[in-house]
Amino acid sequence: MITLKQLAQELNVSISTVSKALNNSEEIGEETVRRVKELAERYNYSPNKVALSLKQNKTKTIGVIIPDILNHFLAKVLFGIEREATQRGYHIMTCISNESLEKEKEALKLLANGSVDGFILCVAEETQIKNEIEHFKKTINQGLPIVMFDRVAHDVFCDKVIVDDFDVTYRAVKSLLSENRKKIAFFSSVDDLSVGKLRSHGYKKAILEHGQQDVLELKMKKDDDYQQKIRAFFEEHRDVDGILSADSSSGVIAINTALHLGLKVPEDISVIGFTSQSVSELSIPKLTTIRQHAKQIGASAADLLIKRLEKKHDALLDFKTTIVKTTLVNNQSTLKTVS
Amino acid sequence: MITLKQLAQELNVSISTVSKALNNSEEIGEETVRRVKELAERYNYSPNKVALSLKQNKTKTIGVIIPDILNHFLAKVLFGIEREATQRGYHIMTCISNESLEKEKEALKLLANGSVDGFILCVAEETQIKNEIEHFKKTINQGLPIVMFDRVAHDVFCDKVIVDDFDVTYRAVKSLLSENRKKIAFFSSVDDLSVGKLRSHGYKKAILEHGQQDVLELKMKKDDDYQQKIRAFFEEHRDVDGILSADSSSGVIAINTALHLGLKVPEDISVIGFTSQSVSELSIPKLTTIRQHAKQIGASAADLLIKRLEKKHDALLDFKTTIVKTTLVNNQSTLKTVS
DNA sequence: GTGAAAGCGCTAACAA
DNA sequence: TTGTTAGCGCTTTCAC
Repeated sequence: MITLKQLAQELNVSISTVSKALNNSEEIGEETVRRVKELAERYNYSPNKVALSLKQNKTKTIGVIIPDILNHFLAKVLFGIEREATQRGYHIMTCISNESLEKEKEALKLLANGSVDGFILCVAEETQIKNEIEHFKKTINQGLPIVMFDRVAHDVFCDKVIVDDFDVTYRAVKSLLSENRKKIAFFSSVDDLSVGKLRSHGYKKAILEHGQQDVLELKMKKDDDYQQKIRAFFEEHRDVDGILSADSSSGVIAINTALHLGLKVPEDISVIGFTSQSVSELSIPKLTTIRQHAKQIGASAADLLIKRLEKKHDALLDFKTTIVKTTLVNNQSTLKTVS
Repeated sequence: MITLKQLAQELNVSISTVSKALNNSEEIGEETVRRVKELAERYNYSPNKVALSLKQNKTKTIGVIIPDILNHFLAKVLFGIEREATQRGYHIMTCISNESLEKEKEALKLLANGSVDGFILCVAEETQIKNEIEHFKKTINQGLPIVMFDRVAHDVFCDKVIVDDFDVTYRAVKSLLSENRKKIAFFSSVDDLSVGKLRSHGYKKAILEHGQQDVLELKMKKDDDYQQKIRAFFEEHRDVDGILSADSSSGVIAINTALHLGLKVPEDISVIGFTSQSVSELSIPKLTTIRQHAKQIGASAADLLIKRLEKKHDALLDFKTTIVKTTLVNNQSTLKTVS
């Protein structure tokens, strides 16, 4: 890497002259500016980012901590964060917590030493189960703002971007009820997460309000064989005619299993799931889905963080919670257009 | 963030004394070391990463440029990179090229200014089509090593990590032939990529060697409606009894479509695909798959890069190409155990 | 219009 | 054993 010093030497001027010339300072003579710029161009000079960071005490880098990058929803959020950040001149440093509290703490500590200006994160499963929040508070106290998305810690004061999980699940189940479904089950492998709980509550509320059936939940663990669990469930509950799947894959598996058992979808049974377009197209009929607009969640989170980072020092912004509205996409695994 | 200077002031010693004490230098008195460490502990001191980077002229950060983070394979490689890097004390800065040459160039330039010590990347689709390599060479000439994985530019001298795409496809098709399949088709939506071409060649070689049928390829574009294309294909070629799917989703869709059309899988038709476990479980029967060990690809790439970054200055390492062996996983969409 | 010098936080060679 | 100093690459204030 070429430095200002080298350019200065070669041009027989001082370092500060070169610096000013490159930064279009008024002070420097036209001719000098021309010479400097020409040489800089030739050597492909670009100011050393690390030196700039040290000098200006900010890195223009955002630390992103996500629990699981193989989760399509989280990957999509990351995509949204990256795009927004890049557009606004920021880089992202990504750490994966693997749903572990320990790794989450470590990532926070490892990056909170000048490497990044702030964090965007989705709380790890273990952290939510143990309800730990000290590490977040400590980081914020160090002067590093945090934006949480999707799974958030309510007792931490920071910006948040969430989805209307409770509400949309409630509406989706209502929609199934209005198809005259009599026995609607709830499938979930995310019951330990804040969002999983919200979805479960939304389901229960709709069912209980309606008052014609009991709640019927199939809860699975990450390592379970979903096909087998779902099949067993269907065999035990032969009269189920509606499914609300709270995770990203059990909806598609539910359709395939139902078909396999000789049911017609959606004539005999309706299925709605939380998933992405690509996965929703892996069954025939395609899964009717609740779209979470993951990219937009990422973009909003990045926007909130960058706004806070670039705020004028006097104006302390209030913490904001942005709710990104979901959309019900009507594919073919339900009878009527949900909305 | 607390600095050495502040600690020094509070302890009434010099900055270098504090520095040395914290770095366990022999020079400093026991008592002083104790006092320094205690205060550092209390203030939660951690050396400023940016200052260290500037001083030591290395950032312990790896730039990762991937074409598409929503591609499950690539996400998994990224996961492998992140894990290996973290374990060895490196951070990763992730940029997404979106399959665009322009964005790839920009990412390279944006990070090659001291932000990272080297790159791990998967060549963008557009770059492969246009066969551009100057930006890679330039980066390497600037002293920043590159490791390429999966899709590589052959004419760039650097470390590479690839999969035996040609070979494994050849063997997979052979395996279908040994099931006595008479008309085996090749489905691909990755035909513009180097890996897609290798897979296609592997298929063709096996078919042509066998000599009993013509090659039969269904090529799709990213934005196509795969279900529709595949269904049309089946309707046109009613006698197809084997499918080799070269991308991550058409295999599952092929199974579902075949079932939908009344075929039995695998009795009437066998299907093998390149995909991940989670996707392979989205059909009944589950898709027989070629596992690419994406995590290991990522780990190998990180290992190669870090080795190069940390090599002693005298020993210039030769460029290595690591081939990560695929595995054929026998699920239920083929008749016999493939191997 | 140009240059010298300080300083961001740190390490390390050298001095005391 | 401890402190002084220089220097990593840059910007910026202040002198000339």
